[in-house]
Amino acid sequence: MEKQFNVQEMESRFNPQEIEAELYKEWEEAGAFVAHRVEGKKPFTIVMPPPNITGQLHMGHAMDNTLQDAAIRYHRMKGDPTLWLPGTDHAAIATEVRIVDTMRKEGLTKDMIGREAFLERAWDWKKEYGGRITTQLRRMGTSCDWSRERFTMDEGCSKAVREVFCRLYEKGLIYRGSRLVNWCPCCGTSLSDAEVTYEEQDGHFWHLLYPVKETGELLELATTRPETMLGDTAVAVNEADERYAHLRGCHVILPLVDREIPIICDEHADMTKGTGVVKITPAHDPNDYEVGQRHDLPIIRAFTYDGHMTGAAEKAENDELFASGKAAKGEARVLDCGKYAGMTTMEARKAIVADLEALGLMKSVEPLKHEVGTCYRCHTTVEPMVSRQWFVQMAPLAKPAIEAVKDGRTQFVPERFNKVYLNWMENIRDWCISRHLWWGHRIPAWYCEDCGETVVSREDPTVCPKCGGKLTQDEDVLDTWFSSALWPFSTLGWPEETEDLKYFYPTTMLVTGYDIIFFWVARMIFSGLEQMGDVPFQTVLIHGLVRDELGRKMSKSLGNGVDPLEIIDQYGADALRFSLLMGVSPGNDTRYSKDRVEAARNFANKIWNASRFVLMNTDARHEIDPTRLTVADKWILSRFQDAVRDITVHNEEGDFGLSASRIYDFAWSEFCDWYIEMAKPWLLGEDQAAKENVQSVLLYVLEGLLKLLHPFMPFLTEQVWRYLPGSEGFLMLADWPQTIEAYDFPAEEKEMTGIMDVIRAIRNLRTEMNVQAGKRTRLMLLSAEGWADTLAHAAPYFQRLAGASQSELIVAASDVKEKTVSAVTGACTLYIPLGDLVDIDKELARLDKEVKNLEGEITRAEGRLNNPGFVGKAPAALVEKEKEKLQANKDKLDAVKKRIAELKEDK
RNA sequence: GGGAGCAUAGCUCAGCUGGGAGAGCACUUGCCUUACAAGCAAGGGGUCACAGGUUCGAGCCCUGUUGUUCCCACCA
Repeated sequence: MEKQFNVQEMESRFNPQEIEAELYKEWEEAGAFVAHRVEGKKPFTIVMPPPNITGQLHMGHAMDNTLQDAAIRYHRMKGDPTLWLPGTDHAAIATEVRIVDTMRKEGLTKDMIGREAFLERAWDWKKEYGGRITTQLRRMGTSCDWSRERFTMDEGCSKAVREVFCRLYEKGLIYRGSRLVNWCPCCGTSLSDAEVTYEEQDGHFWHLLYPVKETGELLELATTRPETMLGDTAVAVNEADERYAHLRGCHVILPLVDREIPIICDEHADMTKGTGVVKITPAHDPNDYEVGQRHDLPIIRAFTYDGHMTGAAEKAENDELFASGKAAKGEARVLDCGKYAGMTTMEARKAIVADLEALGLMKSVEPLKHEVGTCYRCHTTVEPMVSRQWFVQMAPLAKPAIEAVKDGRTQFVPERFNKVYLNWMENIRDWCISRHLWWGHRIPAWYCEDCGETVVSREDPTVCPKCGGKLTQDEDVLDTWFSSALWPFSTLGWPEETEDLKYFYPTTMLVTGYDIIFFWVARMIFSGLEQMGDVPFQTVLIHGLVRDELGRKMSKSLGNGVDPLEIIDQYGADALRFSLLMGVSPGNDTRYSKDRVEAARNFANKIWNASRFVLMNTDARHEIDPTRLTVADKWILSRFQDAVRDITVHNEEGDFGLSASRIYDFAWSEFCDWYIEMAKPWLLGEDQAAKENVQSVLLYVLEGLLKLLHPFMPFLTEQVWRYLPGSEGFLMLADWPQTIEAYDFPAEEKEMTGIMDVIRAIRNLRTEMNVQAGKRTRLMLLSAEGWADTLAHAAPYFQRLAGASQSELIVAASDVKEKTVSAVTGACTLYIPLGDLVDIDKELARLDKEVKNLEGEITRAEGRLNNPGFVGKAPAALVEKEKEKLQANKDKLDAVKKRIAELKEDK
């Protein structure tokens, strides 16, 4: 490839805005994201959690996709056949609500335009906005395979949905029945249990009095929802409750409606609570529904599905249903609420309370805080309603799904989420899957108008197979999560036996937030096991929520959301990505903070400039000549090895936060702060061969660094890659760095540590003595045993990094003829002649302090080593290390004491 | 009512299977040293919530306490 990128073009600041879009386009157009099946090689596969078509990219997406992209890019570089499959979700309720909203602004309702026209609008909406979120994902740098992009309502996914529905129905695992379900009066549909979220609300406890027919006494009971009383069909007491023993078999006259209802005994009535008497409203309360089932009580519905009190019209319709014999088993009877009919439930509550008060049947009211179920979409209080819906029978499906996690075929990371999952799965109840909406997968069930037969079919039937009568399709659609539950295999072509399906299923990893474990993860697991006979993924990497700077959940209502796109505009995608990884641990929430993004941006700039420096000093690529390596060269190569090992391990474990920190530290503290500085003397020197050697090491480490960093900062690293001499193709497709044993140099690492200590000691002295930064000072070194050679060769480092004008090794303290300041390190005692600046008393004070430090260390180490427990039980290597440290400190102490003696003598 | 997380520097948070406490930001001091002031160097700052326990050794393991956040649950 012709070199097109010249380092002279590199500006002193990294400008992500100029390159991101272009780079992304090049990657995509070159097909770099496209997955390829390689037989015999194990693929690494992730299916992307499909964002809603109504959605805008938010920080949660940003984090989720950054993690996935990091994993994908890492595995792609490692050489695994890698598939990251993207797509979007039709989001039945969310989308429908939005469309209805926009229609309302035009003065339209669903009923006015009809189903067909509505769906047309919905598809238009999808066309218009469905692509928005994928465009936004591209700006994050997500390297997913867009050629395989799917939509939960595309043809293939729809076919999968229908197939699964039919299979489950045929197995008897899907059924239709009248049950008590959660109903959102605002969205006008049933909800699954998972879609109800409980919120604490201020309410009241109303104590009502119901007259007993047989004895005339007033029975006191309490309720938080007096408006439900119209639907009461019994009053329950506990069988063991002596207080009410005399009332067994009696009845109460339900006030306001004068209906006679029985007093029953049921375990649900808790003697210890309130008066021990509880009213039973089977049609509008989950507990009461259960009681009603046990005692075969009538179910009387008093509310309409849009949150009003029922009246004569609803009753008439209901009566007709029953008269025709078409009423389902368990169907509720409807009450004409008379004067309350048509009121909202809240209005009815007030009216009923007032009326009861007037009758003297309201004993007392007390305030009460209680948990109220609300719709997870619109936060309207959900109304438990008896309604005819479709359900998935969960017990048989949950069993294998529990086993799969228990035996580790699917593992949550961090592990603690196993428990969350298992707890939910073990207590799961049947899943209400029908939604009273139009946007979604229409339930493939038809009902015969003549004989009432139900037909569930893969192909649309024309006439009733039983009687030839006319069929009408069920009006409702499926829960949006029904289709997303199939995502890991429907997107790979199921129910067809496609090559992709055979090769990529089960997928390797799922990355998602803990907030949708129930909605989605759990349902994918049992669906995968049921339809594919295998888990949908091996690992579920769970991350937390991105909160605002105050630790609050980002939400539309609070208006505290941070738009990732704005951050990208301002700081670049790499900075945003890095800030979402570094210092974040799996499963834990994190706070967005501008400081963090700026730190990440600064890091990007640091890498940019380090690269610029290396490239400005390197015109060509040279082979590393192992015979010419300096101690600093060996040190950085060895440190690089170490970084590669750590980062690789962390990446394998999905611990990208640790990877990011590790690379940050290596790049900044070791490569930039030390190695580049140490390379300068050679780069500026005359020795051409030595220069080329340093260039080769700089390039080698820089190139490796770019590779290690690429999964986290893809744009920056890819851009720099283009400037590297001899680089070919895309960095994103380059090989992950290998560790090379020949580049492990433990001895030189030790040497360098000694040299760095000396440099720090010199810098420290100079600062303390207020030596002007530019001023060069002589340096005399009295070597400790075994360090003379190292120190002699380190002269250029002392000059370059510690302001030494020259450094000389001396053989005895007596060689120092001037007034000096001094310090003792493991490698040497060092002297800096500073003439009149030197204050001997101050020197002595400082050295005294050092003596105390060392003596403390020595005491500690000796104490440890004299402890038979430690010597006997601690690992041998540790004991050895401790001994070495003790000896080193003793040597150092000797040197310090010697220096004190010298000073005192001079004085 | 059940379960889980968190409590570490002024702030936000890391800290892998137990082996002498870390980062970023903020702060102090000195530097435009020819890659980077979005930078460099030196520095201050922590009884790792509290109390017990296990261990030669505990930020890390166990028990309890306090504070805090969250999840689940039919408490009328």
